[in-house]
Amino acid sequence: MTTREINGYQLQRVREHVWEIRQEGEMRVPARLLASESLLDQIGDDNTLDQITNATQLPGITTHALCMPDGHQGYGFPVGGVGAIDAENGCISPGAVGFDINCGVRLIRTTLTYDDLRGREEELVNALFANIPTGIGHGGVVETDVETVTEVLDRGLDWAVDEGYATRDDMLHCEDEGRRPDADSAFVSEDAKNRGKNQIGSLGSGNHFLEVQRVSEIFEDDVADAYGLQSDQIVVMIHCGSRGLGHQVCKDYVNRISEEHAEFNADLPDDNLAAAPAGSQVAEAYYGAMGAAINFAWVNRQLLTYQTRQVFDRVFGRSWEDMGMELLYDVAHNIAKKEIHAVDGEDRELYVHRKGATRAFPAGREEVPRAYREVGQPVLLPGSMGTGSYVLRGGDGSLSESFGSTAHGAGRIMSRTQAKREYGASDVQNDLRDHQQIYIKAEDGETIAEEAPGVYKDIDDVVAVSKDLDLADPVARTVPVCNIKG
DNA sequence: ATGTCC
Repeated sequence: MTTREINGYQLQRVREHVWEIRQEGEMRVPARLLASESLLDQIGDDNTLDQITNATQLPGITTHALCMPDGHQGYGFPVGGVGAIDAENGCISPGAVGFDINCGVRLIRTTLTYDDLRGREEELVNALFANIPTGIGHGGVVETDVETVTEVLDRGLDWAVDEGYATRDDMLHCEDEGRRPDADSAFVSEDAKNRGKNQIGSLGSGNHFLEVQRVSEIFEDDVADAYGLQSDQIVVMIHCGSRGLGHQVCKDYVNRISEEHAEFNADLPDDNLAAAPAGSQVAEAYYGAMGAAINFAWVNRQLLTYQTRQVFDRVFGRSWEDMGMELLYDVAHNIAKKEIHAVDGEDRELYVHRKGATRAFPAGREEVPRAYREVGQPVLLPGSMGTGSYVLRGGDGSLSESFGSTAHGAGRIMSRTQAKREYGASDVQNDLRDHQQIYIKAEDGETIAEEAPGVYKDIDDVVAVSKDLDLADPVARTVPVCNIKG
């Protein structure tokens, strides 16, 4: 059996692309990394392996804690981490969901081709940037009050439909139809609601972006047909989350859980993993508050979609309906959700925590929207500004390997601080424009340096592992044309 | 990720 030692951990090769840290000491289950040898080489000396090993100590965790091929260190629980925890006798951990609750990605189709857009990139990127709030503290598409935020939290995309920002068809093409049934705004603090009231319809900062892309390659014709994708087509990808509201919800509950369940958490090696025992009041409260923040993020991405449609209307002088700007799909990659999975041949209800991991359900699962149930759910993997992104479809391997999950993107290989030492904003921006005809506009130049293509792993490597294990299989590849960010 | 520190 092949073994590799990384940062003092022995990784045993279970088979191609599956590595295991054996259960020992306080670990309740083994830890698994789904990665190629070259992706393992890129883990470096950060805390990823400590964190995925720590996660195996969460009470009620089943089978193994997992790290996806794009995984890297986070707060407490790694980004790219998946933890499936018994929903009756286990626990739920806000740190294993992440601060940016329902950070996620959506893709909007158009019937435009690259030729329709070429030569007008500058005009389009400027119009998008002028109409879509980016960065921190610049307001949102709508400025509202706490009462409206409360409605958004409880109703998700139902609110957006009633207000004219979404169509019923948008809802049908969103994970959970854009509305979590267990959401309850009563469990969201006034602080969190206040932070959210002027952020509905705002992109935020960091790795969040809105990108106009060109479909550069199709891998599976029949699935691409079902998804309405073809070569040279223009599509729009939006990557953002629940802004300050989700952040505040996470913080509120990490604090409350640490206080109310100090004994339950006493043996956990990291305060950021603090977990609420299943069935406790605070577990139910967090689940309701998290669902509400999830709804907020869906409305957030929907308002950016609304605004994008308006911008395309004006720039191209045609209605968005005429340009076929329909939602292909919207995936959440920072969530926990009650799902039924087979464990040792027995169906069990689990809190599946996905932090920087995407649900990748195959054909047949009832959670997959009707339009895609024959082929599997769309999985959206954003890459870097220079290398492009992937649309995949959920595969059967996700159910046997990773509780219906795959990666969420390329994954960082260096810190933001290191990125700013290595790259200059205007060099990155000019190089992309002059050599790849990619037009970037950002609120803050530092963000461009922090998000330079070189700070990310190769998305092709991540997708290759996902495909090999049949977690999710590539359907189409896209390359950036215009990108706006915080 | 984040009113980039309550």
